Amino acid sequence: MDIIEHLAAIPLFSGLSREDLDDLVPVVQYKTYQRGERIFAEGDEGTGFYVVISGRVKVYKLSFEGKEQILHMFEPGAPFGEAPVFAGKAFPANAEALEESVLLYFSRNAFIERINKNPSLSLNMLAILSERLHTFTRLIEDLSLKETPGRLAAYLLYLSERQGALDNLELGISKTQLASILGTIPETLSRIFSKMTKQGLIDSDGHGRFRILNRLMLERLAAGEVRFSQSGSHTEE
Amino acid sequence: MDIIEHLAAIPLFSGLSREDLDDLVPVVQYKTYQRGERIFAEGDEGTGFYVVISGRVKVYKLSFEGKEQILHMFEPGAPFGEAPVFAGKAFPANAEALEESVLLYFSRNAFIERINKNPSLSLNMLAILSERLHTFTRLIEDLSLKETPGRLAAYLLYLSERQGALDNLELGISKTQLASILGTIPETLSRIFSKMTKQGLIDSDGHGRFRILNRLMLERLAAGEVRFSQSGSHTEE
DNA sequence: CGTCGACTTGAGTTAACTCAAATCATGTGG
DNA sequence: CCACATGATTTGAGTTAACTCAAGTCGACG
Repeated sequence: MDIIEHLAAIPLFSGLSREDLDDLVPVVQYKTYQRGERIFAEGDEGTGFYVVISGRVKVYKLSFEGKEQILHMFEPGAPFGEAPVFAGKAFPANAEALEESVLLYFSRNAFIERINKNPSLSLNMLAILSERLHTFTRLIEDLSLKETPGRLAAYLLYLSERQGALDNLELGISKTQLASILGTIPETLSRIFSKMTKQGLIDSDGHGRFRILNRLMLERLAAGEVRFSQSGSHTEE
Repeated sequence: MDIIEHLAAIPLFSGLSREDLDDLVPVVQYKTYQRGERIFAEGDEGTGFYVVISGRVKVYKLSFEGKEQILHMFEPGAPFGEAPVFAGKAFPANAEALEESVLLYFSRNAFIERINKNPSLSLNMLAILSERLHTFTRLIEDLSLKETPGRLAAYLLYLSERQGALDNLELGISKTQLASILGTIPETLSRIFSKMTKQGLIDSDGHGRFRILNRLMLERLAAGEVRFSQSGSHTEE
């Protein structure tokens, strides 16, 4: 696939003319990472940012004891690592390829130069950063104000909406990774999954596929209206 | 104070020429809010954003049961509520004046027009949003990966750094508000304060003034290297 | 002097954690 | 095709940080 086609497919560059895109070509470079390979580490200087062309990338924090909190998962088309470019700081988190991934790298200076010339590009970037702030707001709300079952419920509903169905949904990631997204640990997540199944909220094949059986109750859980221990159809063994 | 002087004092507009500032005058308007008054609510349409001229503003989320998580506290010069302007969404949180506050309001359309004409303005805004993402990253890390004593330690160190001293530091806000910033409740915060005092980490007069006595240990707490129960000089009664 | 809000302290509960072990799925080498 | 190593997931048992609820105490203000 041609580099111009790649650029044209990136939402960040939507609305740019063919010439604008041509203008970007000389400043970008491809980089390939293997599954599990580190892309940047917390504290590294942010001299540029990346866009996912193929594969998948996670951005995450680690605690002193090694617990992981995933901040973002990025799929093709999504830029990441931009914030340090504009704030002039180091990367505040780590990034790692979850599978073999091809990325486009944009160096800071070249990109800022393009922004100076192209208001549409800066508005696109402003929209992306704003969207990301919104995502973070939700994550903070979840971590601070909801219990883990509520977070899982919200996540399952989000998947359901994104995949446009209630049946035959797929997690798309391992449960260990999901635990790290939700700010918990695999054991806790596993217990909640089985409890939700037992109470008839969902039906899971245990291999990343699931169905939503009681959407209303999931929504109530996600909203914090009900708690898990109280909720549900008293299917107690 | 003149409106131009106000505009010139706002970091968001640093680097703008006198003419650029003049150009902004007709599109802004002053708004005054009393202590405790709501500025916007979660879900309101984001038709513009605000800049604090005087006073103080908190942006926060509420749980279903009424627990509050403060996302930001804004002081004079800081813009807030910008994200929905660029993402075209509703406000994801609530904003309230903590004391009588004067704000400048910028309507969305007028501001976007100015951005189109002024790359320096958009770079300033990109820097501010990036900085805010960085703040959120830290908050998420704290909520997910640190215990409450670690968060308090980090906050006290942050205040110490900002005020450039170890002695005669001031909290600047009520402990109830601080609890809401740290993602906990006043009772828990109170217990941690007294434990830190008992262990000789800090010395607090209980009225918003404190001293840091053992900076190293606070730093270790903040980094998650040590836990509270283990740490400290076994001053057990 | 009494009221109100902010803060503290005590007692009990609980959601989520740690640690340990069993199970299962997958892939490798023989 | 089997035996085993590896990693993901589940389940059990026990611990704990932080919560809720309740009862003060304290200080500012009218």
